[in-house]
Amino acid sequence: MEKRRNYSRKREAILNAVRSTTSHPTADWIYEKLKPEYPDLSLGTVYRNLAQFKEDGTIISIGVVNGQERFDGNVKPHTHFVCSECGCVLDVPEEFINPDRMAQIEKEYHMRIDSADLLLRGICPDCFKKIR
Amino acid sequence: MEKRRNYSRKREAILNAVRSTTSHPTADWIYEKLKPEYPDLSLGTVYRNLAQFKEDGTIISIGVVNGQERFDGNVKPHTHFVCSECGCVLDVPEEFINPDRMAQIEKEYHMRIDSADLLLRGICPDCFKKIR
DNA sequence: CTCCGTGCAAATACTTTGCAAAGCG
DNA sequence: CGCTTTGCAAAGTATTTGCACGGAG
Repeated sequence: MEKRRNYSRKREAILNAVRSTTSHPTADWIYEKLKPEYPDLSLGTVYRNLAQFKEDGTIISIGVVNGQERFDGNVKPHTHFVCSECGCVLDVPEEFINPDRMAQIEKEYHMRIDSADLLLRGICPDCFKKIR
Repeated sequence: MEKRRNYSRKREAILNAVRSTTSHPTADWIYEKLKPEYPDLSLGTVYRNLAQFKEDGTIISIGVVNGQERFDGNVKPHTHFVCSECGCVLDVPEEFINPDRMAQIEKEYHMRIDSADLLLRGICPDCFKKIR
């Protein structure tokens, strides 16, 4: 049932690009970043490969921020913070969710929980400094 | 600095529509629901008013699910669950976040946290039953 | 040789916006 | 009357897709 997958230099570059940053990039950010080295890269390819990686679980999607989907090469569960001032997305290396509690919920509601993402919103340290 | 706001029957209807359901509706859902009673309602108006309510804090946005933004008239912090099978959005009336812990983080990182939303993903009770 | 991967451009799918007319206070 | 709200349609934006060709196995 699995689809055969050939090697592709561009696909590799896209994955590396996502993994090389903690900025939680958008598809376009990756496209722009790789464009110099791969002048014939197309945005469609970036989208197609990101979708594939997401499906494979190689990367995750943080969700849509200001109309653009943001990705993360760090698959380990962690909390994200979105600044309502500058729109940046930061990692918060804190564990909030209790796995036991989650298992309890699954049983109680007769459902399956695959992931639990905590999203914080507010003013990031940089903007916080500037404002006051 | 506050903007004057006139009364509008349609605005009221839109707010009631969001509040009348726990389905976490999309803009289009609201539009379709009100269309029979307000035949000259326009989708633009729905979008404009939802944006306004969101800004006022009268409603909240759950985020974008499958390309569409979903709203919630229940402003009280609570957890949401998105089914990856049918795309439905459910409420999970559980409190996971510890406010003290949150305050601690704010101080530690020198930032301001305005909201903390937990989003679960998995298979909802209905789909869970059907699948097995 | 047989599929997979890609560029390119066209097509989608939501959402936003400009403008003139209608409505509230 | 002055400012707000709205319908309508056009514009915008991010993302997806069809197709023909180059590339990996």
